[in-house]
Amino acid sequence: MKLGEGVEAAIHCTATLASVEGNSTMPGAALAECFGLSASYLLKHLNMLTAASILESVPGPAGGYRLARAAERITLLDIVLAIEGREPAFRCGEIRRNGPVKIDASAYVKPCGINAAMLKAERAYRAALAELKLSDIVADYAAEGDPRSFAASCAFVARHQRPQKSSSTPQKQM
Amino acid sequence: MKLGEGVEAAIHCTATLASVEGNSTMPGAALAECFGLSASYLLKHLNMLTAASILESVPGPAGGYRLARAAERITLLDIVLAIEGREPAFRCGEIRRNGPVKIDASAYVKPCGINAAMLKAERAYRAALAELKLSDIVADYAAEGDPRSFAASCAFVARHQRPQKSSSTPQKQM
DNA sequence: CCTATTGCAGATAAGAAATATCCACGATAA
DNA sequence: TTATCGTGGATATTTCTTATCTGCAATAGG
Repeated sequence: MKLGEGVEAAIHCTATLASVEGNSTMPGAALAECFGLSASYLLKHLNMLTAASILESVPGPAGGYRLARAAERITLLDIVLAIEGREPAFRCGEIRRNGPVKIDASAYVKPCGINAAMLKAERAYRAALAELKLSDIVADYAAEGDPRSFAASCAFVARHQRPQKSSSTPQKQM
Repeated sequence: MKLGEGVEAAIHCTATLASVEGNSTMPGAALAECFGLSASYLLKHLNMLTAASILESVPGPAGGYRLARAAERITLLDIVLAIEGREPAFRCGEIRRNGPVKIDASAYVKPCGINAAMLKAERAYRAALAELKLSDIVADYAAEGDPRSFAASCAFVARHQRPQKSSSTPQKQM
């Protein structure tokens, strides 16, 4: 079982975007530079976050990305599902049917007990992820992270965020 | 996030081995046939289960595999870790350090908060898997599964299990 | 002994998926 | 008009999983 590296990038980027002010945006290239990532590849992940309505994108110069809603209403589960897809990690191949003795399909109407058990555990995983809000991640970083790296992050955001002229969406609450 | 197909095979095989009697064994080829799997590949997974002390193997003719301990003391977590490895699904690449501004390494002695959060969720997943005992899987199958497929499984096991002459290990309790 | 069956380890290759790069396009602020 | 930025598609490159094959050690049965 492995989570793609894109998940780590996505969480760090959304956490960074959580500290841009108002409806300002931050270009994808700046986010890539912030974490030493490949810009062209990171855009793919940012795109998935946009498609999942976690981020909003603004085209054109002075464009970029911003959170689509308050960090309090974004969970790590939202991000993981946006990047890794909504399918469960355990996919039942119904191999119980592939034995040498062929049995009528009506014997397999009940779902496989092994599948049910694995999905039950996965629900616990997702429930735990859903408890973790992006705002808590950011708050912990501000409170318990090293002051030097925190200051550097704030400076980086301040340097790259770009205010927007006007917005139909109301100001996001910090 | 995806679990390899080997996990499904491993759980089905251990569940099947849970119903062999006494210290009898069942050959890997029979298990492969039971689920229509590639025998040469399944052996790899059975091997991992043996290395993890979930199964015991007996070489030679009349040899095969059996559970290394009672099904009550085997959890789905044991099996998943044996097949997928013990590393967490989320691997922190410490990309927070890769920014343009280089900061002293002493700023990163505290573990990454994102990593900590993801690992916390994963602990919940593993805890849930650890609650699921192989004996419960088998009991559910016997109680709620379709009688036809259950009978077919029992017949298959009875046909392929092979009693052992003598064993230094005491009889496993059913 | 001898043979047949079985598990084990290693090499290897085919296939799928994640990772990474590039380019043409539409939108837009200056 | 121009330069900047996000979007989407095409395409490598790498990595991991899946799968197969071979030779070897162990051992039950004749």
